[in-house]
Amino acid sequence: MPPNTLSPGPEQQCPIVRSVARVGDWWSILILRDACYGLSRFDEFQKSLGIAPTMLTRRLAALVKDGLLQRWRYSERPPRNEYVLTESGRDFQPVIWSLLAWGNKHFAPEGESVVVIDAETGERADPVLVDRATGRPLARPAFRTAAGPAANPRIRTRYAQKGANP
Amino acid sequence: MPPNTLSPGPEQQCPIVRSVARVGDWWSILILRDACYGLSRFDEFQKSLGIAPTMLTRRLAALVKDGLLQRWRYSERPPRNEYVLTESGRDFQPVIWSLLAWGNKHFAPEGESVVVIDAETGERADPVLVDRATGRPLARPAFRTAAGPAANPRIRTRYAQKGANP
DNA sequence: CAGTATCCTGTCCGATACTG
DNA sequence: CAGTATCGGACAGGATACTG
Repeated sequence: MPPNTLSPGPEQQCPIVRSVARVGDWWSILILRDACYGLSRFDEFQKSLGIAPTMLTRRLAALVKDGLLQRWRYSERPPRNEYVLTESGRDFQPVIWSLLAWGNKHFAPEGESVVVIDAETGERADPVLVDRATGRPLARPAFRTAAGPAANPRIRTRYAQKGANP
Repeated sequence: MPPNTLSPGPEQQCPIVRSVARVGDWWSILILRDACYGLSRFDEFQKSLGIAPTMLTRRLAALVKDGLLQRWRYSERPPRNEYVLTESGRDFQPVIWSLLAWGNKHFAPEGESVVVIDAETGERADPVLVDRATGRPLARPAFRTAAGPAANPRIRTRYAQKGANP
């Protein structure tokens, strides 16, 4: 992570930067992937990821600190914790599935090894990002990114030049 | 990036791992964000990101090598390149917007500074991931991740234990 | 302007060893 | 089993200087 990208203060930042600041590394995304799947115990993550225990401790602590996972002590003696998704952690699932769809489309020449299915029927789902109100697929050039109501001058300038709207 | 996670060979991997292998770092995601917005020249990226030129060279080269950006020489003397999105690069836009929506929802207490809008009307869009065929929002527990047709034994085992479907 | 070359520092990350 | 402590190497990433 570039050290000075977040300074001076997160309130000046683009929401993508804020997101990436929390999950902008390999391990965090993969841990969240596994947590979304249902893993919660230290050794489950370790086995699934092949991660060094020391690194797993660090990344879990970071995810807990950022509020994506919650540490839950389910046994006092011996001390046992599990790491469960918070609301913001669960809301990361669409990002995971977007990454999944993107990987399946472009980096899986031999076919799809992991898919999203309807949990009832088992039928394949095809993830697509749409506008909630109209159901129209979000894609350029019909849609674009723009400064929002809470944009600071820096953000406003960044998104001002190209085809600004009233 | 964990060095041994990709070995031995990408054909054994989960599609999320393949995706993250290409964009699993800060700078790549931010460069793609800017490229999706329309930036294409070296100094545009540099100014926008505040990235060191040497690092920008490295990341651009990696993105070109992975086929997300294409280097396009638009002037011979002086030599000038621009970096434009390939099809797979353009298809990364939904991931960006998913990250945007997630950041706006959870890490923007003061309001949304960047939003997706209809390029024609300027109206705000609310990104949500749905199933293309039915339009149903993709969320657990109605939907879940499962092994796909091209799954190898390792993947199949991983997704076998919890509530497998026929 | 659009980069490349070189150097240096921080830290990511794994290996190993240890504890309740 | 569920971690913590410590060490060391590799590399991410910034600073500076240089080139066409």
